[in-house]
Amino acid sequence: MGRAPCCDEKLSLKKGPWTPDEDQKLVAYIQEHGHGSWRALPEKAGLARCGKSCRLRWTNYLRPDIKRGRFSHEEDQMIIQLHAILGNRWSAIAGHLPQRTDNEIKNYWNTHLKKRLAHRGIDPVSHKTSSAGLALASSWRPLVSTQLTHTTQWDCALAEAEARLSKTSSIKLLSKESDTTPAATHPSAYFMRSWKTGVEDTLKPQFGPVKLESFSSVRINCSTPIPKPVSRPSKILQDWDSVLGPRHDLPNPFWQNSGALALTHALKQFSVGRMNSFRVEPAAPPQARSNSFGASGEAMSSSLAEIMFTGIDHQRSPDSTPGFPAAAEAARSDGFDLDDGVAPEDYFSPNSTLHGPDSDLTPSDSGSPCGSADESTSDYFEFALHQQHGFFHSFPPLPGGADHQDESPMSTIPDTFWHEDQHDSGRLQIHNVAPDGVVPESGGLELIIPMDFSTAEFSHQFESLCQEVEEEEPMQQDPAVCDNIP
DNA sequence: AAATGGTTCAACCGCAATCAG
DNA sequence: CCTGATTGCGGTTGAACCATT
Repeated sequence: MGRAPCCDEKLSLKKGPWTPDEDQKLVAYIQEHGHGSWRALPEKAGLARCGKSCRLRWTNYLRPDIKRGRFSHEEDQMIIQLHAILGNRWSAIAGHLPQRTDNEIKNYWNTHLKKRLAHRGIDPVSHKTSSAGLALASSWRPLVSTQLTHTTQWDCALAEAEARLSKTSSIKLLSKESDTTPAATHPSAYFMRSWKTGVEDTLKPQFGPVKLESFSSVRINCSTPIPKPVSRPSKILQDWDSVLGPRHDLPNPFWQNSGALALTHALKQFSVGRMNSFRVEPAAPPQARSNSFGASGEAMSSSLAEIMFTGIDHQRSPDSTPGFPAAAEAARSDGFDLDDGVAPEDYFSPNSTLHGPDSDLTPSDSGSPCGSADESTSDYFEFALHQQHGFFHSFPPLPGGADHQDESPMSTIPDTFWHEDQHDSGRLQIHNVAPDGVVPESGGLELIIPMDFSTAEFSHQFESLCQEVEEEEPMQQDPAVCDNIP
């Protein structure tokens, strides 16, 4: 047995525009009693309206916390950015502009912003930039990024996460069959695509299939032998910087900011070194990191650097780097020397000149796409890696029950290494794998990239999403990406 | 001044998810 | 657990307003 009908259609309820008297009655009633049941409200308030109409009038017009009047420039940009990601999910968009109603935003979009975008040569539906509008858009987009506060960007990232996880739109990423899976729309998928264009396509390592591991990660199985190490990581990184560097030629700002560079380093390590485990985490603010590592805010502690590089430098032969000729040749031509006097930690020092204008550990200018100099932003990345003679290991048990391998020498790292606030952050894991669990001396790499929007880093990808849409079709056709999707 | 066309936006409609009896 | 009310949401409508002819 259900409830009584909401509105008795036999009653002649008024429709159409509300009169000031009706408004006054509604406001007075709600201010005194709250709205309670909308169905019961009209009768109690003396209104010949249906409850639905009352609710709409209140939520869209009479509510006291509604900001009316012209939209600010910041609100304009916010709506445009959110719409690029959320589409016509007006209520979700309105959630990021608390004083605006979804109805108002929807109307504003349809009457103003849509036309403005079209005038700039941007398709208001797909947010693709036409060639005619490219110049206009390029001069406009940076403005968007720099004018949004960091908090806003973070909120945007959350909105994006929400959108990615729920959207079943036409966005097609890594899988022909997974168009509507959350994984296909997860930021890690974007990362992978960026990586493929930023690293893989540039340096031509022979990576194998890419498959979607879960909604929150992407897995790469590298079928080719793991390149043998050629040099100490710091040297290699230095060389590879000159090869890869910040990818200002790529539309995705992800590769142009410090965090991207840090991840690029990660992939360099992954490619060049024969390390078995690798971890990149957006670092906590200096204060927090100081607590967890006992190190200074910007620079990695020497003990951590020791963890990173011990066992690598002294096991490497500079002879072969199949798949990475540029780096190998660079290392050779530079007369690689194990005792070149470059301490590992120096490489990561914000004052180091070893790696050029690398801002890995240095706060960026506020004008950069990666945001402000706020110490809490993602400008800080830290690395930790470990080499164990070419055998498999994964990460030590993480607080909170992440997967682990007891045999991991990483488990010898003090518990304080794993800061409680960090294990939920985006992280990147690389380790050897084998189907039977026995990992060969070479071959079989597994790259798992679980990432979430807890990191401000991904908010910096936000702005690039529109442009990335234009890259989706080529990615979709990439056999290396598509052919091995289950 | 009237007609016409375009714009704005409050309000409505219908659908789907959620909730309550 | 089922049924139907309630709520929330996005799409659409249409009256009011404005600009142009």
